[in-house]
Amino acid sequence: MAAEDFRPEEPGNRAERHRVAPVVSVSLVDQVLARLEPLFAAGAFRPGERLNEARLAADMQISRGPLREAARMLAQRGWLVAQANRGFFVRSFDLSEVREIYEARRLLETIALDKALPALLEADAEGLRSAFAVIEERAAAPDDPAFISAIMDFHRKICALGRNRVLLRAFDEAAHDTMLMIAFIGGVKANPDEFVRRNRRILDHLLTRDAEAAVQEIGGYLDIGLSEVEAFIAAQAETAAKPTPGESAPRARRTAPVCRTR
Amino acid sequence: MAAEDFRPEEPGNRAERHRVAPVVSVSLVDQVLARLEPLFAAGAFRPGERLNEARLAADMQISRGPLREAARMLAQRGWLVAQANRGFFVRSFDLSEVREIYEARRLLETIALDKALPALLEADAEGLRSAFAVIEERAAAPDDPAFISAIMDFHRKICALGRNRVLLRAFDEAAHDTMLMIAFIGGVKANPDEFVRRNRRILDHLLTRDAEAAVQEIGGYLDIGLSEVEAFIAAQAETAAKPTPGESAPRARRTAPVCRTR
DNA sequence: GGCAAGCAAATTGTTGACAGTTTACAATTA
DNA sequence: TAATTGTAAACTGTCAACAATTTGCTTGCC
Repeated sequence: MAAEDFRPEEPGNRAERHRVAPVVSVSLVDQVLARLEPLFAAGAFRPGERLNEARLAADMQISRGPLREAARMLAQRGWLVAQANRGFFVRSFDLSEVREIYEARRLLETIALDKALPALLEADAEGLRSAFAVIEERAAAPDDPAFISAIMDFHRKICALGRNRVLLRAFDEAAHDTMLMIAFIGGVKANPDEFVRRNRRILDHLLTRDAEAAVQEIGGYLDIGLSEVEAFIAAQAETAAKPTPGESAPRARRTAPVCRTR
Repeated sequence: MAAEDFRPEEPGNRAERHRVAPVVSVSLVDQVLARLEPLFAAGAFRPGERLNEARLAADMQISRGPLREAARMLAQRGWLVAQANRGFFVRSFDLSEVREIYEARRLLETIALDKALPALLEADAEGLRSAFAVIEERAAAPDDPAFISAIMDFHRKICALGRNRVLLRAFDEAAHDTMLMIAFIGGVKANPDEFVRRNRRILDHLLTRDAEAAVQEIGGYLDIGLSEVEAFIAAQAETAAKPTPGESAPRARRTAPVCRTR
């Protein structure tokens, strides 16, 4: 091997060809959020439940400071409700809120469609196709929250067509609220294939630039979820008078410790 | 005075006639938020500015814990941006974001109008009238942030007609963003009477249930603000190459201490 | 038995201190 | 002079302890 092979390179060259990925240090707050979100999606928290700072922090093996900061963020996001001197409680939904959430999702997607569909770019169309493909994949395990999550991602892409971050953010909130509601009611009971079929029809209408048909189909898709949640809440309101025995029994839920970065 | 006057009253009676307002203990986090918001509205923070936790906490005479929790909430709200190991920075707006915010405001108000105006209740009409009256009052001091705030409240009432909390929340975010932008550019330069006139026309159209005209007028009103912000950002981008001398000089801003409740 | 007062335990609110990282600047080298 | 390295100050991230409040239970009273 010739000695020249090891001569120093000209400055600035290596940095461009072999750029090293930055070392990231994730704060405990971010780690707590990243752990809490799947817990919410999996239904680990019941609506109205108070979350015990000391116990959660002990389970995650961190102090209460970062946990409280994360809780404040979730409160601002609407998942938790803060009560003075009583801590954070998991939010709950009444019938009117549920309807408003679904109405908002419908309107936000409609706005985005009306604005963007006439001039849909091929890149966007491809994004929609691949997002729908993920739905089809995950339909194999429809009870996994990842299935609902894939559907939400597909509709998020629809809303993102409108290229308006304020409205997309509103959609995100409504979508997260929806996932929380679904977690509360213990998952969607409807036939998963029905969801896949309807969303395929939505995709088809989008690809043929038929905004009106797409909006119609989106409304139909949303009505399935809405009526299911409505039915659950109505049934719950009925049995509210005669509470199920054992309901108040404290569940022994444990949270795995947060993995420290240092 | 007859002795009977001092006989114990039947229970529940006094409570109804002389109900004493509850003693509330406001957490430091809430107090910090209540203090920071007007500071933002008054332009005390510049876009991109880092907020110094230790100094802010010392000024308010509290520890950094509650301050950080409040900062997390403002970050979730979008006013601050958190950077790992570097703290919280005041958000800034680029041209595309400004346009999206104004577009969102227009669309959200339009949606609410289309839904609610055909069956506008008299109570709602009265609320709109009184909200507009506040605008007229505050027009006497158009440089006070309270003037802009009154206009925002009027438009918030319009959006609230839609009776959809998800969309109203999105409006609130957009409105707060707008106030932040206006604070950044140092207040609105346009003729305040123009704002009053245009909003009076909006009110008139609402009261006559003319949704189309109201939407048209709202668009016109928003365009005034938008073009002003656009012009400012464009001008700023031009002078970005030759930064104003003294721009980086640290300003000695002080924050009055938070009033403790105990 | 019902009810209020009074405690003790549990829980949240707040703080000050320390550890780790970033930033600014001086010293050094090519 | 310009780039790089070393170093100290400033600042953020996290923690553990303390203060204040709430909650649950027990006691005593009518």
